[in-house]
Amino acid sequence: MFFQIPIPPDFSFRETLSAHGWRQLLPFVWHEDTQTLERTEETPDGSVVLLRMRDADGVLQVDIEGEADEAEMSTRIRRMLQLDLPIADFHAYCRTVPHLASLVENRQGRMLRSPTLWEDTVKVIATTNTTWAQTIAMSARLIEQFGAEGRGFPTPQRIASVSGEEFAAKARMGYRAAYVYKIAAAIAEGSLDLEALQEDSLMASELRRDLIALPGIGPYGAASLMLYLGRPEHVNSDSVARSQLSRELGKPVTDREVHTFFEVHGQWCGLIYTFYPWNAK
DNA sequence: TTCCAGGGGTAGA
DNA sequence: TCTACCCATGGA
Repeated sequence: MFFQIPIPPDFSFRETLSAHGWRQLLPFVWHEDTQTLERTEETPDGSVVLLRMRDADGVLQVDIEGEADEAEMSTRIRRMLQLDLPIADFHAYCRTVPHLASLVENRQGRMLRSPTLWEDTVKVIATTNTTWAQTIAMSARLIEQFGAEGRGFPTPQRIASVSGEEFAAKARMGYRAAYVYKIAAAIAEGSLDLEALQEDSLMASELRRDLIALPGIGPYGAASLMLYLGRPEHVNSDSVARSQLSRELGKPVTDREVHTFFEVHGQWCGLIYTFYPWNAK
């Protein structure tokens, strides 16, 4: 099946995918040679389809291998690429700051996401206190061991259907396995509606509170997830942020100093950090 | 062996 | 609010 999705003029496919490492995590596969993003998706009936997306002169060309509902897949793709994110205000702000004009020119401000907050949450947990290589490996194992046909990202229900011990042994996520399992079990039993946290009616402070309440999600994780949810008011300060700012200032910096450096950008802190033009001044 | 990586939970001050 | 300590895993 082929179809096209119109893209906003302030959207850049390449910049959205380059914003962070998500495209390197299965079930995403990025093909540099053809500039195509692949993604395996589980359909409501439990089968899997392969999505291929590329920017074809201002429209998103989508190719789906397998039987799928176009409207459903289109909705998932819009979430993945943040096509509905209103970033005009962000760009307007960047225009007022001389060294941030390049963000507007480059059409930066969107970040690749998963189709569900659940998947983004698991992957954020998989980035904490570990190497990026291990994050890649953890994502791959989750899919191989618990995904639909070993190719889709596992549903919380699938993870909750095995024991915590079995999940930990197969996922090999270290102590993070218990966090992921707890979240999966809570969703599966209905005591946690994670996807509901995406609703715009939720105050940012409430969202942050609810995210930090999740096991395995602390200040860094909550800031990261809020960034993906279009609430970029916190810097997802991690070792990468600290080392970059450390180079900038020529001295070691604390978490607090990273926040202080970016807090002048107010509600846009997280995005400014993500796309900060370190080498262009 | 020891250290530690895109932090978080907990206890104690 | 801040610090110290521990945490499974696997590569260096």
